[in-house]
Amino acid sequence: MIKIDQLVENLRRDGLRVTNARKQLLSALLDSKKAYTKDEILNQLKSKGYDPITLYRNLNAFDKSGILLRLKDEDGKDRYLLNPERKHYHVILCKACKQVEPIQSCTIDTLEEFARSKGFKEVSHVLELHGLCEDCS
Amino acid sequence: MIKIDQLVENLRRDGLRVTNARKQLLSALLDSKKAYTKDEILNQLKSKGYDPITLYRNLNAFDKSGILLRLKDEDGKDRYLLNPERKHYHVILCKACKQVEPIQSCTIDTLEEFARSKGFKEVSHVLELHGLCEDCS
DNA sequence: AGTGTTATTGCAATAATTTTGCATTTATAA
DNA sequence: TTATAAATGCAAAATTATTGCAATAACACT
Repeated sequence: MIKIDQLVENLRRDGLRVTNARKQLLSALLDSKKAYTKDEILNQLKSKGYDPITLYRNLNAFDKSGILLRLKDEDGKDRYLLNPERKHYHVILCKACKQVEPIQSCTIDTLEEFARSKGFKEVSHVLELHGLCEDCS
Repeated sequence: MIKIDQLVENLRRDGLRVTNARKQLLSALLDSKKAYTKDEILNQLKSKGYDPITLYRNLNAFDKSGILLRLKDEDGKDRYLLNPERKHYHVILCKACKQVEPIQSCTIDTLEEFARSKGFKEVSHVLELHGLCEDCS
């Protein structure tokens, strides 16, 4: 169980200030197994008068520092997910409910099989390596 | 070596009409090892009076049909790449020159190693599985 | 605790991008 | 060759991302 205090500690470690807006954002994402879009998060927070631009900036800041993951949903929308352990970026995303399941390391050939063993259907995947090629480095 | 005729054949197979605009787009992407953004493609084509909206719609149509791949660059921009073989989606993208290197199947643990063996530095990766979870299917 | 420094917020305004509507043109099948 | 349905190209609308800046709040240092 991840506690808000841990996350706040992560902020500090990254030189980010612990503000109300940020604690609210972290709380909104806490304990959820789903990956939310910016709008979904805003809906959850706007009753408290949360400013959309602040959300936009904090999502970017958190993504940059690695506090959260930015998943690319198939519809092109970004979905955000807390990443308290700063683990590698291996997840299964449900196309419908946007629930997320973490993946431990295993072979690519068995990855989709693993997803199916978790009860997932219509499984597909995206793998991208990013780096600097020989000429550019 | 991929020929334009092959690609045109792919269009037909997907029930897409073979128009001038589409042949020009395919030619622009042909024989390139790089993944281009929409704007880069447009720059290449606009001397011929290519319409940006047509480009937008054809990139979407081609992506949907699987004729090309849409890579998510780290800066958030989409980059497009011909995918004539309709292979699975395993590539290495150079952060600087946007050159793309295809990957054959191998274990995840050795993927980054593979990229390095190709001369890539500062290698990172993104792996996402998409599917329908048990509750949703 | 009080204070100076600097990041962050919240508002408005701007910029960039994506998406739609529609008349015209073009590809394709009969 | 003609009917039809899809695609184009233009403009316009809708959405989304980004910036500027004054006010505020967090934090390091007395």
